[in-house]
Amino acid sequence: MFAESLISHFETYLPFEEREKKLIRERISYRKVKRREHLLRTGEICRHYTFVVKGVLRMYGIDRNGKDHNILFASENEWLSDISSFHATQPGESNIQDIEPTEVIQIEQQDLYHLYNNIPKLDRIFKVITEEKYVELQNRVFQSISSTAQERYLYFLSKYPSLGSRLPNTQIASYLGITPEFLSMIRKELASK
Amino acid sequence: MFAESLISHFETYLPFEEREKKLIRERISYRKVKRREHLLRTGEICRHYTFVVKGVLRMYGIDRNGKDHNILFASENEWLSDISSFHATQPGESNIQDIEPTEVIQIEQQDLYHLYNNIPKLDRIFKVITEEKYVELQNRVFQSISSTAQERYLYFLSKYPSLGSRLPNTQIASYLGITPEFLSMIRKELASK
DNA sequence: TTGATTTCTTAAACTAGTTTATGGGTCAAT
DNA sequence: ATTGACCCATAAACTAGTTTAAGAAATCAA
Repeated sequence: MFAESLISHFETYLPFEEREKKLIRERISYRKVKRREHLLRTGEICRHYTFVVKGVLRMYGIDRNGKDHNILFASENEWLSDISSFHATQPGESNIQDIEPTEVIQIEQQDLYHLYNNIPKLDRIFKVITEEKYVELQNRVFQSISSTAQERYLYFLSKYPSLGSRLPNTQIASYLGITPEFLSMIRKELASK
Repeated sequence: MFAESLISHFETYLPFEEREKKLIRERISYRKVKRREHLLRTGEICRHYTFVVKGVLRMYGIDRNGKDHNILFASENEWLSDISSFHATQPGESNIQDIEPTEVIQIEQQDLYHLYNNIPKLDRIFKVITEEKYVELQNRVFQSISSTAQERYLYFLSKYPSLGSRLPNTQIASYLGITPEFLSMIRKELASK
């Protein structure tokens, strides 16, 4: 059953009792997402915490010129949400879009809060998950202020080797904060070595 | 007593009982930090979660050319730690240095874990704090891939108005990922408007 | 399996940001 | 008062990354 991939994800952090697993199964939903389908758009309230069972999603923002910029990718066993919109129940700026055909598990706000209140260890697990994600982002910020585009690209490849081949280069360029043309130059230069 | 600034910080999230406050007071320590003093250097294990009572600290990384780059500033009522080094009890890359004369409260790893186990709501509070910090960082990542240096500077000023005047421009330039010279040009251009 | 759309590449002209160097101002410590 | 360390500004030469445009290659829908 689909819920098991989520539960085994949780159990990489702490063991769960059957009673707790049952509570979780009651509060989550499963969804298939088509290529290029949006789960969230600018101005909408983010109603879910989304867990990727299979596939890849991207979260992106849109600048004042209408261009979009990839903030992050989420693939297998990763969580994704516009956290501030989700908790505030207020419209947010973020967009979430499918890249490959994807399967996700979603939890709505009230259900997640219910789970937090009935399974205290979930507070700890999400604390740890968020800390892990925070560290990743902090490394990325450090890179963005200290490294060239080529170094950022190599770091991306080393950190997410599978994404390097799964994603179109335009998506990677957007994530790195450079143009697809410049990424093309970088790749050419790296290939010639 | 110094502990009260920390406890009232926690109570902006959830109320605490006297028993819990007592547990907290027993597990924290107070420290005055001199201007330019280091709390952490590259290669050391980060032994504390640090809470700023008064003053400003910076966390920075050092690139392969030996230049340092400010990852973040922490001022009054903010937490600061090399999270991955702290939890793994392993040497990390980060440096933490004082900018102004500063007063901090610190918690060691074993004490923090003891508090987490005896005051479950602390798991929730640190989950929320980390989510808030995560959102801030995510906004900064979006800015770094979508905005010019001038826009990033204006955003920094709007977000941290007091830091704009408290910090030397060299520190701000390092945070923005530009040279002090270029920041100087930006400021000149903004002043002429 | 063909036409249509998306993706990737190349190259030239351009712009944002860096580097290096030089000089002036401020502040704390003699 | 004077030194030295630090901070800020200016300017010229330079480098990293963008823009525009055009064509080739890959992928997708019908």
